[in-house]
Amino acid sequence: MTKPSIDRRVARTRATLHQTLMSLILKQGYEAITIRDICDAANVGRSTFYAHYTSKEDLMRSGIENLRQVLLDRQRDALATPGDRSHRSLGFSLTLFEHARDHIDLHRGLVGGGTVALGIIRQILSDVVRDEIAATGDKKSSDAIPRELVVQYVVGAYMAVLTWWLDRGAKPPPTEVDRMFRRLATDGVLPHLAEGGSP
Amino acid sequence: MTKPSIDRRVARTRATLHQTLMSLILKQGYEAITIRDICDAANVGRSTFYAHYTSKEDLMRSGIENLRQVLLDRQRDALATPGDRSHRSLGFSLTLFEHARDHIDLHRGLVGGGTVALGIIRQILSDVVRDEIAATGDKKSSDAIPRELVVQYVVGAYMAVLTWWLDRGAKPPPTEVDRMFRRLATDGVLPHLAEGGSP
Amino acid sequence: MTKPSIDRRVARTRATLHQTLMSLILKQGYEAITIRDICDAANVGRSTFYAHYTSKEDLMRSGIENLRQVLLDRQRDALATPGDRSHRSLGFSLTLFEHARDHIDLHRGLVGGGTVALGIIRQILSDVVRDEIAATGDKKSSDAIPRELVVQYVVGAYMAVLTWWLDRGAKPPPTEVDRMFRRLATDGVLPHLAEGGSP
Amino acid sequence: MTKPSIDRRVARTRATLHQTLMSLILKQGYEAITIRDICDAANVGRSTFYAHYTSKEDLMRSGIENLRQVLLDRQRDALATPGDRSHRSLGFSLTLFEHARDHIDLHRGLVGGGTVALGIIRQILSDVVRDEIAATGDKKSSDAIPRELVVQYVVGAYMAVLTWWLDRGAKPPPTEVDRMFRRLATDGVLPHLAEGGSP
DNA sequence: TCCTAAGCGAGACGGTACGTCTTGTCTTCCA
DNA sequence: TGGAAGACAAGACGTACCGTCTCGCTTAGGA
Repeated sequence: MTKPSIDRRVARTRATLHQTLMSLILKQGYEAITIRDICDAANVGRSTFYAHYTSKEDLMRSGIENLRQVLLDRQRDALATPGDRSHRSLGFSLTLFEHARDHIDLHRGLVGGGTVALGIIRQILSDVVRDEIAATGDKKSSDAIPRELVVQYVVGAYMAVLTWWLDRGAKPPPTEVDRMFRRLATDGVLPHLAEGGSP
Repeated sequence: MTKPSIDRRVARTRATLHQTLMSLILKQGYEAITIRDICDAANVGRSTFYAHYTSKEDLMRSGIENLRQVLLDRQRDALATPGDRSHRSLGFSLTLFEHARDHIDLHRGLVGGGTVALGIIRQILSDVVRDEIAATGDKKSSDAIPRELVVQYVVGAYMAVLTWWLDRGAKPPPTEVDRMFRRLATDGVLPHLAEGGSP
Repeated sequence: MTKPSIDRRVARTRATLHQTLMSLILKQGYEAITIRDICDAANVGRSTFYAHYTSKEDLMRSGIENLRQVLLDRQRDALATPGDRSHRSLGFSLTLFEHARDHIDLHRGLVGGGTVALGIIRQILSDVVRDEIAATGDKKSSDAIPRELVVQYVVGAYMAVLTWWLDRGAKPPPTEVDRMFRRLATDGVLPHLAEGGSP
Repeated sequence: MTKPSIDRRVARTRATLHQTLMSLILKQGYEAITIRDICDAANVGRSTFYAHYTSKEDLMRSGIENLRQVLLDRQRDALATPGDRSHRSLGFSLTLFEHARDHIDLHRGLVGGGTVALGIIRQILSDVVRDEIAATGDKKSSDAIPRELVVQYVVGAYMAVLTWWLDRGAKPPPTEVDRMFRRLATDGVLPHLAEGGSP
């Protein structure tokens, strides 16, 4: 068989494309990148690109899968650890805030102006949250709120906060913004809408 | 003065373009629409389009401003009516759910695949929520959660729920999905994440 | 009746357009001028332009008719003056060279890059030369060379020399270049092609 | 090397474009042709056109270069052949008249209405004549008539005669009109202006 | 060691949207 | 009522990017 070394070649090409995409995101932001840009920067023929991926989004998606792994790992750890459930909930929040701070330029390239890239992250996050609910809540979500609605609610709120935080320069530290997000998610937003919240 | 009748001509052209855009959204979805499509369908020269708008988004934005008016009116009414504050909160929710149901095809054309159109609605909604907070909360958002973060949280969550609801065919009636959204927003999501919620 | 004053208005508009055209030729050259340019510079509506002329060329042509008059006058004078015929021949040559030098910027604007404007002058010149031949030659051009061919030959040669002269900055004085042109026309070009001319 | 086959593809595309241009000239005349027309007729993408040529004129110019070769070849032959110099002069004349008659539709498409195409031929012809003068005349053009002026004179006269001849249907045979042109060029026009030619 | 199939670069190609430009017509107002 | 203003349809322009394709070169396994 001719596979092994060919696979190695293929893997190398793909890795190059991923790295190039990331570095271009830092420079121009995701939306502004052209497939030609990627190929030129990676010293790769255009036909080669299309031999591996069908589009820029395809490349992006496959490159960002490791983020999903980071989140799932963290979640598994949390579930395996005994302790208060409410402390374990929404576990992805701090993890992702910290990941974003650690790769701040990358994340800002993703949220800047664009929306396609956000969609990819959003989808990963949805999977994670869906898993969490499935793992913790064994009833059919109390009071007949469909589980998926809850998932969308949480992810939508989180993505919005994350985007806002990055756009503002990620000024409050991850732990701080994580605390705020969790507060809103657990206590509800009412106390923050009207000053005279419930006692 | 030469204005009035010219204004009338101009107004007619613009109205035609808006209507054409809307009908095309129903057919193809916002993202798939080309400026050429609009001009052809509206029997308008391409140069005429650019004489009035700088882009498809520009046309969209100017056409959707009346949605802002609907929301602001409803909000003003609510504030002027005496009653329990918590019932007045998040007043846009039901209004927009109903608007979406009434113009279901239009809204589905907007959320389908696309993100630009959503951005426009999101921005309008942000303004509305920001106003609501400014009107009701006179303290600097309790516990130092920046107001803008709350705005983004609420709007992000709402947009996600709205999108999900439309994608699913707007099955539960507006009042129902509105109730669910408000429940999550006011009570927090915790009870719906873990089964062991409040008694 | 309101005619006279209207006529005066019309004449004024036409004069304005002519002057504007000429001044634009100086600035940009004939070819580069747009009908919009003319209207803007003349403070005239586009529809007004089309009410008077059908095209830029139409305006040009009607404005340049006075050049024809200059040439015809000079020719009439020459024919009325007794003297050697060969001195009278090609009488337009010096006249036009001098006219070109006197309105050097205008003429350069006409020949620069373009060909349409040249066509107009060429046609006027053809008429003049045709008249000259008709006046002097009463036989059917000796040896059966069609008169019109001679006309085209002379005008073609002259226009080429004129253009070249203007492109080179009209350096030799009109009398000098006139002398050269007449020499070539009367003696033939052979002595200037091969050094060993006929004995 | 990867060149040969690519060159072959490129050459084929360019040849197609040239042929298409020529056939369109027959149908519509040069000026009326649009780049879109060419691409449509040639089954070629507009971008492909621009990958090879910058404009219609560019395509024309490169396609007409072979005409230059025809003329230069003929000239070289003439210079290499011993014989009377005056018979060799203006050698391009008959060659081009015959070429025009052989490709009558093409040439009429070129001179009809247009001027840009004529400019291209004019330039080629100028080069040829300039070469001829440089080859035969080794003195600084007798009597200080600048060589370039002679070139312009001859080419201008010739182009005018050629255009007139084609517009009239190329009725006299090439040899005949060639004879007339040479007569005017060598003997001068005077005998044909005044009826009583020199005794 | 050579052979053969693949991965690969290079880039030509058809297609299509873009935003700009100019033209000539048509409608409306004003003096 | 005729001239001025300018909105409009039409469509060419040159640019950009896309996704497909056809080439040969390179290269590394199996014969």
